[in-house]
Amino acid sequence: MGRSSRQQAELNRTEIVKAACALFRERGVDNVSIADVMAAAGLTAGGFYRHFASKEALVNEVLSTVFEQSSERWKQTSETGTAASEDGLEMLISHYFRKRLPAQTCPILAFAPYVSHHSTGEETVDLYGSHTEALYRHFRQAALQSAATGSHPAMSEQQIQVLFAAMIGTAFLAQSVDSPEWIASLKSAVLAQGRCPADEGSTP
Amino acid sequence: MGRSSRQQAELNRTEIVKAACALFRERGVDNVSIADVMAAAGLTAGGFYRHFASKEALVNEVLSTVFEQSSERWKQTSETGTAASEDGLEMLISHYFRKRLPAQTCPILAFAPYVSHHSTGEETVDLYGSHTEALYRHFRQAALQSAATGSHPAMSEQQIQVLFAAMIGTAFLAQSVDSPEWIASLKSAVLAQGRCPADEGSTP
DNA sequence: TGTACATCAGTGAACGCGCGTTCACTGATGTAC
DNA sequence: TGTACATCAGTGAACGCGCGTTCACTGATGTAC
Repeated sequence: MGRSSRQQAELNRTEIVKAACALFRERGVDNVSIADVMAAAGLTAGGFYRHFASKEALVNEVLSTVFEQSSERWKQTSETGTAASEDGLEMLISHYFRKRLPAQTCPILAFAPYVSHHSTGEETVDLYGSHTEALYRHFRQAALQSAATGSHPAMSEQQIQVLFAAMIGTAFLAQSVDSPEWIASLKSAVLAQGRCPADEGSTP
Repeated sequence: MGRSSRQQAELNRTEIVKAACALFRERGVDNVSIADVMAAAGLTAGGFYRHFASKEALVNEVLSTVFEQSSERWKQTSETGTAASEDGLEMLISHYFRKRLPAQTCPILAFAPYVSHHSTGEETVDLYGSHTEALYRHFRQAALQSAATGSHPAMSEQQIQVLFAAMIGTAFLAQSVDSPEWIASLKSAVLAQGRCPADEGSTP
């Protein structure tokens, strides 16, 4: 096989990013090799460096891509809910807790192990942090919108922050703890708290 | 250097576990080699297998050790608080959020990346899960005790679960997101919610 | 207690493996005339 | 439009490295008499 056309090369590059998005979310950056990514894109390892300077460069591009996708998804989920006079925040949370394919793991969770032992100031760390905060702002926006349209009781900034941290924390535990009952119970607690923040809830 | 005495060998074994506890918490299991652990214990790599069958065997022993330590710590922190007519739950949370040496990273966070891509049923996964649930039960116990002694407003099971998930989620984000203001704000929200669950909080 | 021998904790080099990256090469694509 | 040449996307083997693990070896320790 000889040289591909520029058009084909660009398609291939897109395929590489797409494959990497899925694989990185599924297995984590450190458990996916360049050869894995290239094979998933239908190519061989050596050609990788015609498209990216290093694995880290790919990671950075993938980070932006998947966080952008999640951001869009969060926004649409909550806005769709609000538009239909339903609770946008509740929809966001229950959508976040839905059963996902491994390739759809939340990027906040999927990329944390890769990011967390890098030193401050690296581009990857900055990207991860700013995109994670952006997701929080969408969450907050959903909470405020839902309250403003009356489909949801008002929540304080504090309650919004706690609920966001609880949602992430629950999903984090769901990834590592193999106790379906406990996880289900945590999820439903977070959902219920999201539905009715001041409620004392039931004591089963 | 020839053979060590059995007594010395046992001391060495203890040193290996101790070194591994610190290093695994600090850098994560996958970023620490057997040679790293042995060097930190003042030994060389080859001798490792006189003490452990594999790296995984060491991980399992370390898991039990550090979770046992954390468990004890959680219990004491909340019980000490309760005994002094203070809010044991609040003390537990603020102790959890304290500045820590890297070698004291919460095991729930430190071992998650190692555990999360292993298949169900492996001993390591079971250990991690059961110990994590055990820590939750201590948290819950602290909440109930504090309420019973009147130093804390009553909390529903749901609120306890959400607060626990929020505490873990916040610590998780603190590890990866380099935004001190946001993290501090999340921590204080969780702490405030722990102090006074039904409070609407301030909107800064 | 003293001696001869077996044991085995610890050493450090080596093995096999997978990884990120490099490189000489191929041949279709792009370009210049 | 056709031809000659340069370019460069993709290949697949190789490199260097670090890892978990193995192994022949050393010599102090433990044991048997």
